[in-house]
Amino acid sequence: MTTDGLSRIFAALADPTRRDMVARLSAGDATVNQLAEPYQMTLQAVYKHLKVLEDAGLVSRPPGPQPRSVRLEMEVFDLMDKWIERYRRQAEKRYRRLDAVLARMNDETPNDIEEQKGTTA
Amino acid sequence: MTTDGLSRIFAALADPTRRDMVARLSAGDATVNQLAEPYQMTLQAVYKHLKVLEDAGLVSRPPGPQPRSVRLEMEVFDLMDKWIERYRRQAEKRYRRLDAVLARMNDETPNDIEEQKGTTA
DNA sequence: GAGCCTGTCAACCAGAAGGTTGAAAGACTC
DNA sequence: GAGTCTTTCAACCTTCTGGTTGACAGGCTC
Repeated sequence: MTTDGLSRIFAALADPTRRDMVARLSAGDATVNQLAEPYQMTLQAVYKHLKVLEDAGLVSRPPGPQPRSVRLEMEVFDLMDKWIERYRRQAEKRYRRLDAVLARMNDETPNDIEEQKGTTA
Repeated sequence: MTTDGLSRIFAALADPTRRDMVARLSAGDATVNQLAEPYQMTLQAVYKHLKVLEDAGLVSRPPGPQPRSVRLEMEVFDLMDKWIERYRRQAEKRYRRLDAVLARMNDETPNDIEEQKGTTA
């Protein structure tokens, strides 16, 4: 089950059509018909994609007159960013530490290998 | 078809198990058995997940002695980051422009509204 | 109110995804 | 070289997904 937020977000963006919708919505709100226009698929299919994006929080549909608009929501990008940055930073830190260890190993005699104990999980 | 890179990446990260693997690998390389240990699933299933991550470029399996290690690859994070930032920035720019228009429209209000741009987290 | 466009819902279908079991090939240890 | 551990392949099952068609409700305009 893709019940948690990030799963829904990543799953929503895994589809090229939906990524394209996001890309186009970043340039401005659009009606469903405008959104659907470039794609070779039924309007119902577009609605389904829209629902996926909406459930993921990537898009909202503010109430209004009949040709309702679709709007990109940006908070979700922050969520993704936080997730990515967290692990990227952690991995980078780890690599820097490893580099330091390797540099020290090169400098000194090769039998200081026990220093690895801190870097290998 | 999830043939392009970003689709594969997002699809790979849409699964909580795989995100958890990425999270744990960011702390250090691991063998498949170590990776599999916390999960209630067969080793074959873990290999399948690993293959998805590998095909997405999120993970590599450098050659070596038999309990081969799994390593997190970070270039992919840059790709995602670029995608996210691109549309986020575009949408932000658009909102700022919209704010400016709105501010001009009700010209009664002074342009204190511009201060809002610093408060958007 | 009739008609038309917009927006939804439900049923269905084909294919992909996540998981299982079973078998088998490689690599390491003794 | 026998035995064990690691890795992979193939078949199968079930659920999810992306798409279709068809029907139908909500609003707008005449």
